[in-house]
Amino acid sequence: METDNPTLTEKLASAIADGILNGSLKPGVRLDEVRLALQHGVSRTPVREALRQLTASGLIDMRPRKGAVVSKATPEQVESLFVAMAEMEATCARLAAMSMTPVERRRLQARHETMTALAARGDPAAYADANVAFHSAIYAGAHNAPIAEYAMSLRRRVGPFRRAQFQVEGRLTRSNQEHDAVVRAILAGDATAAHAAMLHHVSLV
Amino acid sequence: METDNPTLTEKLASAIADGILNGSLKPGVRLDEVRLALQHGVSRTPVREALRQLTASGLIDMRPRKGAVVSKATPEQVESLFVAMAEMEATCARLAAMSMTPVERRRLQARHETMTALAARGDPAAYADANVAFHSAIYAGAHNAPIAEYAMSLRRRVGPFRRAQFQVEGRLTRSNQEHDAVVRAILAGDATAAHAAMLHHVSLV
DNA sequence: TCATTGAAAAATGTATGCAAGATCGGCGTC
DNA sequence: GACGCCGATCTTGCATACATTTTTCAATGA
Repeated sequence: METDNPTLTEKLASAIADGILNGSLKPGVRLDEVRLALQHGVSRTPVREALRQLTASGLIDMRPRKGAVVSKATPEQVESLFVAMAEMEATCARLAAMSMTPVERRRLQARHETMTALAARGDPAAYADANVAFHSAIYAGAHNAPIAEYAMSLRRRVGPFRRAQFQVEGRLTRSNQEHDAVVRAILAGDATAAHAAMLHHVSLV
Repeated sequence: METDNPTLTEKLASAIADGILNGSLKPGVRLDEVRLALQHGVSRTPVREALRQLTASGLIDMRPRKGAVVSKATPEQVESLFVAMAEMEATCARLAAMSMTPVERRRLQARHETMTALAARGDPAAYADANVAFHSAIYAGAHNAPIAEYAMSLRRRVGPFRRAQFQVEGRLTRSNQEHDAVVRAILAGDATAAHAAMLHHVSLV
């Protein structure tokens, strides 16, 4: 009857993850099981399972008998996260340069050209959206599920610690120039250059 | 009274993970909740939580209402795992070349020299143990917790699909030679060379 | 013989109850 | 006034019970 194929646990995991990512659940906030249960109108069981799942993904810290809190990182840990993301993005670019299909390469180039137009027009919102898609396309182009997934999960995890970045004047144009270097290296199949260009691009953030 | 600081759920997760890693639970095997519960003398609740946790770590696949199975990978997926591990190891080597402390570098060199002796003596068992420690030292030397943890988790995940590899005649010596290249690059602080050497070393497996 | 169907059996999903730690406030002591 | 001790309360960990779904399997009919 019901079309609730997704399990309660999974819906909860998504809901809580969304809350963390959109900032309504800030790092360090305590995640009380009964509160979450009442709030979502379910029992504690699916809440607990969702929390366990999120724990393994790094979004949440759970300590035995001490409850769960939204992962709160020291500045050093945040720095590590950003470094890790940069390395993963660079690795994806490296792999993409080696294994993207001709179709994927053409699409990447098209995407890039669209973004060049957006940058010229000065549309930060549209550029930000396109930017996510651009990087996702490179993850996919790596043709390696574990690495692509990990890169994506890192990107999500750094979200809460990220400030608005395309606001800075001139950032759009510079970002686009860096993309240009990445795209050229990937299209040329130059793995080393793609790695370096992406690392440079992402390390600035 | 009990000194069971580790929670039942955690002990179960460890036990099941061990079962998978040491081969007694083969890829594709179904993980029946009540069976596991009876087997360990607990109720289904902690079993379910342990399974969820393992799911997020990739060791297990759970599909809603269809139960959990030990992750079974197609040859392509196994290939992806090995590629991913190689890339992560190479990244760790790169970072290690840049950020290892002098003490860590000295220890790495000492470790390597010990292994050279083991290889010369032809002691595969001892070499294999030392090998794990060697790679772990490089993970740690990357000074980046997320990447080190992911590298380690990948190493564990490929375990079930790995054959005994130090049995092949001459593999010990060659492995040690490759290590030598890695160590030299790291000690010299040559990030690019360390990346390349490690990638070459791990890609052969 | 084989496909179909439908009820029984089994497995997963969710809720509730109970026990053991952890947290917090009050109290006494120094 | 500060510190430490002790019990009430709250929270988590686990078990059990119930609900819903999936699977099994045998009976039935073509």
